[in-house]
Amino acid sequence: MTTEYTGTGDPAKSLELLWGTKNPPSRGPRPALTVERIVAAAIEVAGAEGWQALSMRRVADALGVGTMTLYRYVPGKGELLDLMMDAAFGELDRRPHEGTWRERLDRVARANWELCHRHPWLLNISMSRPVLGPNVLAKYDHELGAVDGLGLSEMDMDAILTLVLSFAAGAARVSVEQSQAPQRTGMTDEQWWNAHAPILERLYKADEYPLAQRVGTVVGEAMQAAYDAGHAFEFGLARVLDGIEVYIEDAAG
Amino acid sequence: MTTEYTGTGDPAKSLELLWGTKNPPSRGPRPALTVERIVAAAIEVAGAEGWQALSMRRVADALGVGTMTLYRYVPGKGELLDLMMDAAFGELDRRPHEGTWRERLDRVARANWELCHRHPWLLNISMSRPVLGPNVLAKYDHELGAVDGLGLSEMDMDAILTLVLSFAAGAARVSVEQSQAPQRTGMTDEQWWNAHAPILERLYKADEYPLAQRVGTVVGEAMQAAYDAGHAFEFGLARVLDGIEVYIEDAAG
DNA sequence: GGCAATCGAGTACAGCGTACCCAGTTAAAG
DNA sequence: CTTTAACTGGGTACGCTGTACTCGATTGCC
Repeated sequence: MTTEYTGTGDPAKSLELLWGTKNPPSRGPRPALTVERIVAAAIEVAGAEGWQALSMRRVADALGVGTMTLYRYVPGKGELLDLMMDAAFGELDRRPHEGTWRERLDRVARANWELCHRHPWLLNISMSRPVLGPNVLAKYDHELGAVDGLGLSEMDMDAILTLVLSFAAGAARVSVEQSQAPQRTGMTDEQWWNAHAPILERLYKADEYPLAQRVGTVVGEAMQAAYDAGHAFEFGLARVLDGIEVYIEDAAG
Repeated sequence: MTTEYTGTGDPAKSLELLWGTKNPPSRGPRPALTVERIVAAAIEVAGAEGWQALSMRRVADALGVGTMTLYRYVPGKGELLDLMMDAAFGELDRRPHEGTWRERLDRVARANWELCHRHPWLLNISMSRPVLGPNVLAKYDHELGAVDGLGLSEMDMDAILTLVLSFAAGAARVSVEQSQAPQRTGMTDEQWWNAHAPILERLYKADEYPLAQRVGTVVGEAMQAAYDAGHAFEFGLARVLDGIEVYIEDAAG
């Protein structure tokens, strides 16, 4: 269950904040806060208490200031989320690429997968169009380097990168939700299966969903063995890279 | 920007609702509503007025009943969302598969892509573990049929299907967000580019992000030509299926 | 010293999901 | 037929959200 953006914020203001295009005030009192501190506090709250606890009041409390004080620095919550995303992207390794394109893309995928696990709230944000902050741009630039020099068109480079990133995010989403499910629903995996057992049994006896039964049983057991999400990522990544390989070799040949 | 679910609902109750395991009351007045009508109204509201307008009060208004009346039929909003998802999945074509596995998976991907466009709110829901409703189960069963009979293990079948579905959802997410961006941000594409132009120009002159500039320019122009999202889906789907093909042929050979 | 700008923050409002309560309705039990 | 238990409809209220508005306090420039 999700809500959308307020949309109140002027993108020009977000950009000003992201790029620090704002000369310090000459008159009034010295600002006691900085945008950076607010963003850091917000990330802290989101990490420690979860996405649903991330409210303007909670961030203000964490900083020991009044709620409305935040609005002196940030136009609104939507913009704060944009800034958080840009800050998180700054954590990514941006050293020059090494190895083959496949090794590069593999590392890009794993880096994003890992980042989504470190900051699960990213998965709730990046659904919106990213505001072009410095780290967003640098990330894009760096990751494009993984598929540069292969003779691909710009469109192809972007499409391939988009595919890999979208896959990594999708797989991470599944993984994160799965690991959060127990505390979100307040029931363990076992309780969950017990809750579903009576109905599943009835249906399986009726043999209405034979394939789902066969596969679901095996997968269900594997899920309980904590096998699942990482496996899905590894498997999918290999397939995606294979598919890209076919394309690149065809284009070269 | 998103919020999470309340988690108040007992999954056992959701299942009762989904499978109609509830004998009609013997005493009291006849219920004026049905769960189906509530779900239909909720889908209607979500489709007509958007995800952010989907509130319990709004759904109740649409049905001409008091807000709290809904809670006689549905434990909470989270469960209502589960029911909506199951209902939407019921719209999918479930006729027997035809053609090669590749044609089948292609159709599965397109069907999901299309469904996500018809009911964009699905992308905001399915993040949570799906409650196993009849249509959820039937969808799983049917889609597994696309990769049945190829000698794949159950784990592989599930992994391949998961990959295709996760890709389709990811691509649809991008596409939907892009088409919704103008009304969400209240600015046209042109306004958006104009807002970003000064900063982008400054950065590009500094040549700090050479690749991003080169690729971004081309992609940006293509985006304005409304080329983009559908293209990314077609491109990615072909690559994903190619990758799966490599795997299937290796497994067979 | 006066003015203009800026900061911090309390108050208030509209909206949300929903717990709680009570009046009205119906069928079963006596 | 009366009583009773079960059930429905829904109003009120609580705690939460983001944030518009407004105020006094503070600071630097003229």
